[in-house]
Amino acid sequence: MARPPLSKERVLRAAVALADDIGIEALSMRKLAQELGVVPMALYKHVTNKDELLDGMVDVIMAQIDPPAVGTDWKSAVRQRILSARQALLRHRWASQVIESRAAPTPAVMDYLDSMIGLFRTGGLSVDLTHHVMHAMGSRILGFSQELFDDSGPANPEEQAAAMSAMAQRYPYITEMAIAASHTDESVVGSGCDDQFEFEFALDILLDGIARLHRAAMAG
Amino acid sequence: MARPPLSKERVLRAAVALADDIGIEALSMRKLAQELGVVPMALYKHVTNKDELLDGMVDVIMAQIDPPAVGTDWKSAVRQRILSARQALLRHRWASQVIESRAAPTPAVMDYLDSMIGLFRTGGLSVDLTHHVMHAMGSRILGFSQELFDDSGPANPEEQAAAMSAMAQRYPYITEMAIAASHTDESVVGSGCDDQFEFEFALDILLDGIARLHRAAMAG
DNA sequence: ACCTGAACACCGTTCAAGT
DNA sequence: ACCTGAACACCGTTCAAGT
Repeated sequence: MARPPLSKERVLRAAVALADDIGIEALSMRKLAQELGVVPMALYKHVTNKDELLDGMVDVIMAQIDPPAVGTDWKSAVRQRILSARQALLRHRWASQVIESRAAPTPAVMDYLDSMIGLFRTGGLSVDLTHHVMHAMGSRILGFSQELFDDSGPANPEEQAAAMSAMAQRYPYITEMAIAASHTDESVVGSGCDDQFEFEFALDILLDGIARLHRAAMAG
Repeated sequence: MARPPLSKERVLRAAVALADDIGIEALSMRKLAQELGVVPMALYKHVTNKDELLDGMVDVIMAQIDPPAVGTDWKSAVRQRILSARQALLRHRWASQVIESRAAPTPAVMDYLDSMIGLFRTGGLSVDLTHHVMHAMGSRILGFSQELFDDSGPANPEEQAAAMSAMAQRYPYITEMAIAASHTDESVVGSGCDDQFEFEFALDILLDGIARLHRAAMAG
């Protein structure tokens, strides 16, 4: 019966499996501990609290998404990657909900968004168009809503500058887009994007596409 | 200090206000009771449990959506209605999450979907195209995911027939679409729609729209 | 130093005792 | 018949007592 020693990885894998089994709303620290044959407090050696557990579970799921294809046009690369993400999220139906419920996006989610933006940018799309497109993707296409950024924290300027350059290192495309958006926008405060505009942009792509298909159906 | 007597409506309005204030995850029956100056068990006279409270809160929000415009083309009518729904959901940021978390869509949500489908159908779009379009709307555009139907319950045939005709009375457009989808589909079981197809349909409208805008930007 | 049982401050909801 | 306090079966997490 001697179980392998507890590790963060084993805790996270068990949590993912348990959430698949009993649903995310029924997942509790106590039940997870029981599943691992361990006293509840033992979990706190590997995750500082339940929020960190949920973050870790998200990262397990994100790791299942295939890396972007190389040597294809942007459209197929984006298409493949999104369909791969979809498979990962379908395997764990609670995943989208948990991703959206996190206070801040996890690094793995940031990586996914950054590399997705990178596919459009290296494909030649402008920063602005890419920005709109990322919004337009919406939660159904991207697998989760991209309204993940808090942009509320008014930390001191030094901290902010340090955070920004760390950010630029790690997530170059997200940073590029954030800078472009904040320059474009009149208001200096806030996330620097006009969400109403973004919403209507997505809506109109869809409505125009639908109208086009409708006309084609009438003509055919 | 004499508060007006408790009623379902007053309970629901207080719950909506409290959720706006403290967030949906912090909303509890006990806190809601305290807010209303009432013992926790008093709430159970007006809602049978917390799930029914959440359903009721959803209906309060749905009631804030403007009815469809009359005498305009389908495209503007759809556009206006969606933007109105967006305003209602933005006023209560927890609303989308709660709508998606419900086991079954509430009648008010069904009404919204049915009248949205009605706008496309009376605008002349085919049942099939309308079906794809509703899927394509995605949660960002529609305000919440439309994957709301359980389609698991294999009730007895009589019950099912009775449920179907009640459904057709109340939600004519939803019913029409459901019937068309189940005829089109090879597999008789299940919801009768190929979700992978629907996902790719939405994805391709978006990608084609993006490619078109990109070409226009290059040419201009 | 590490581990863990008991305890604390919460939940939603049942149930029996009070009016 | 109605109302409600206490109780039950849960939570996540703190903390002090045990090794």
